[in-house]
Amino acid sequence: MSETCGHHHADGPPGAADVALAMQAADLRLTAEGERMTPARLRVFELLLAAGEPVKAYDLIARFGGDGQPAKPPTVYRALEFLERKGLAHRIASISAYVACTSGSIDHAAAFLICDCCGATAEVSAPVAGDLGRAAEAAGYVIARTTIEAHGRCPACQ
Amino acid sequence: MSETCGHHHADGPPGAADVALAMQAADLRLTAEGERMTPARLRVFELLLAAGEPVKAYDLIARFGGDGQPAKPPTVYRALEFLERKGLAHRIASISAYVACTSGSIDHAAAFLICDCCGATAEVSAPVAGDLGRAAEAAGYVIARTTIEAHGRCPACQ
DNA sequence: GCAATGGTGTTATGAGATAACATCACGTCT
DNA sequence: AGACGTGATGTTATCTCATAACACCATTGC
Ligand SMILES: [Zn+2]
Ligand SMILES: [Zn+2]
Ligand SMILES: [Zn+2]
Ligand SMILES: [Zn+2]
Repeated sequence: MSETCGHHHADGPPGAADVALAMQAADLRLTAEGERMTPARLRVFELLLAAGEPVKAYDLIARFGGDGQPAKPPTVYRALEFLERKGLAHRIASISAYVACTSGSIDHAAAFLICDCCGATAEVSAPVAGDLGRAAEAAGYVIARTTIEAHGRCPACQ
Repeated sequence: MSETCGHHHADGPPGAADVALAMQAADLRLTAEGERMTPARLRVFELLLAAGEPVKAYDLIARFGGDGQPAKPPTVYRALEFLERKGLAHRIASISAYVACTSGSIDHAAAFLICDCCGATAEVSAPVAGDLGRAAEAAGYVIARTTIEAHGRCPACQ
């Protein structure tokens, strides 16, 4: 953990060691699956991990080159698409932002609690078979993916 | 109802009579509340009702002037904001589109079932106190509004 | 080698949304 | 009526978000 003081920071940005560890783990896993964890993809994943909260695509574009050189939009959007496809990141549609996945399980449906005050988010496991699933079944829909995002105030901002 | 043939059309576009009725009802209700249901707002609401499915903002802009004269973007976006604030329409974030509310109750949280094949949507009442509510409570979040959108195939497209 | 596949670099453009400011319509107070 | 405050509109310009299209490069399998 990267705590440097006593009180609790909910989902604050992880330290460099945590980021490196997560990057390495993702690299190993995807390589084992025959996927190519290229520098651009790894870099975007690193930026998402380091942020520890949702990041706008154009912020990633701006930060991509550490020395201030921005990336071209397709570079980052392609990496984001890959990361999302592989379950390493999620797009949060209601704020048009992207966040690194904090769930251990791969290939999962995610739901988010988003603080409108400070921007903190918490990823929770999506209730695939919950109320929404029952409503879908009743309407005859077959669900492939869900976008579940709850906005409000985090514990620290109430 | 506006059925003209025997078999079922799920949530198809309503007839002119239905649209006029919904417009009048909304006008009466909002006027009684002291709100101003202006021509621009009524026109955007009419377009949403007539479509019977999610519509992109720029499609509304294009259709706004019946004779082919488009509206200026702020005209439509302002109307959409008003309609959403008053519970007459919803934004569907995952597809950046807007849809007329089909729920009778005002001031409600909505969830949507969206067919990725034909674009049909079904509005269902959002399970505010369901799994998501429990997850939020456990994480200490206080929820103000939710974005719940399930994508898949409607009964007709399976 | 050579083709097939998938990733990258680059340019340009499309699609979605809002800022800013002037003007107008309406209710209210005097 | 006249003055004022408030909220809605018109208009211009701009900003943010995302992708199309095409050339080039790397890796793999034949
Ligand atoms: Zn996740
Ligand atoms: Zn907060
Ligand atoms: Zn509704
Ligand atoms: Zn369908």
